[in-house]
Amino acid sequence: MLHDDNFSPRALRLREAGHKLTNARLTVLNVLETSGGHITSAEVLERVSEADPSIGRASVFRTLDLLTSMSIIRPTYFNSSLTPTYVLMPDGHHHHIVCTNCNRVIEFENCGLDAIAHDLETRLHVKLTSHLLEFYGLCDRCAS
Amino acid sequence: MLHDDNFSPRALRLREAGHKLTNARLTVLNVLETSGGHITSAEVLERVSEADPSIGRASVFRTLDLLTSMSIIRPTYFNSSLTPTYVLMPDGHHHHIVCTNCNRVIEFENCGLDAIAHDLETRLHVKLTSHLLEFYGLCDRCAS
DNA sequence: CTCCAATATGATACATGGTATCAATACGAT
DNA sequence: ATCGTATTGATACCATGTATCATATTGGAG
Repeated sequence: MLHDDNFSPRALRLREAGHKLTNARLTVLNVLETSGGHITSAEVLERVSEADPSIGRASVFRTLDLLTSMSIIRPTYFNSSLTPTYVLMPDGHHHHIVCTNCNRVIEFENCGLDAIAHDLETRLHVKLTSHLLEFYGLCDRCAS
Repeated sequence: MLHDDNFSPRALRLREAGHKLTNARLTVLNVLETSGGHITSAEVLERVSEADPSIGRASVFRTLDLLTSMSIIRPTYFNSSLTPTYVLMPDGHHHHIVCTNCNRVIEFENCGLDAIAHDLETRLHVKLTSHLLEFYGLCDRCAS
């Protein structure tokens, strides 16, 4: 079934970690990678189903869990506490500001956390691979 | 019913924002404040029910939503993506390391993000009130 | 202090999200 | 090409969170 060896770097990370590159996993990963960064599980389900209706609900959730455990994505809450929004961590990190008034999400780069991460690693003897930084407050429009 | 005017600072924040200080809200807040930082909705429900069985499910969830919208707490995912864990943001921020192997959570202070927050405020014209910083990786035990 | 309007509540029934189970299938190492 | 093992998809299930609405509580005005 899978004759295409042009796997994305993230797919290869899965294989390196000993996981099989199945159709379900590659499809979910592709949906996430083409989604633009923020996507709910309901949207993932829908888009996976469009791409390949034979893929089951369970596999989608299983893949989301797997990707989360590998820090490739990260579930986060925006409005409701009912459904998480999954955030891609392209280079092992993600940062955004959530407006507590209009719920707009503003992404930004350049978090400057490398120094902090390094300090924690030496101080606490941990090995950090990724991070998520969320600020909450008012966006430029709502701050006026 | 509420003859005790010794409200916690967070309760007063609710009143200042125009919300009524009801028994349900004060009970939920008290459970959170005495929980030690990380608590799931199921645990909140249970402990609220112990404290006052007359308080209904719905009010507990409504209060959790309200507190979240005010950045007094913040829902976060640890193991499962089924139930969030609520994290208190005592001084408007919270930081921890989640071990991706054993799921242990290590909290730390001194995030050094004030400078970054200030920079973002001037650069993006936003008004930030709080933040959550999560690192993922291996804890000291699992890193060996 | 009393009264009142507006806000919040609790009960119930409901919707939705996520999961356990398990026989059938596909991956990928050899 | 073969085979063991990881993974799948279907289903039925459970838990979490929510809409609804009649009732009750809050807190401020008078």
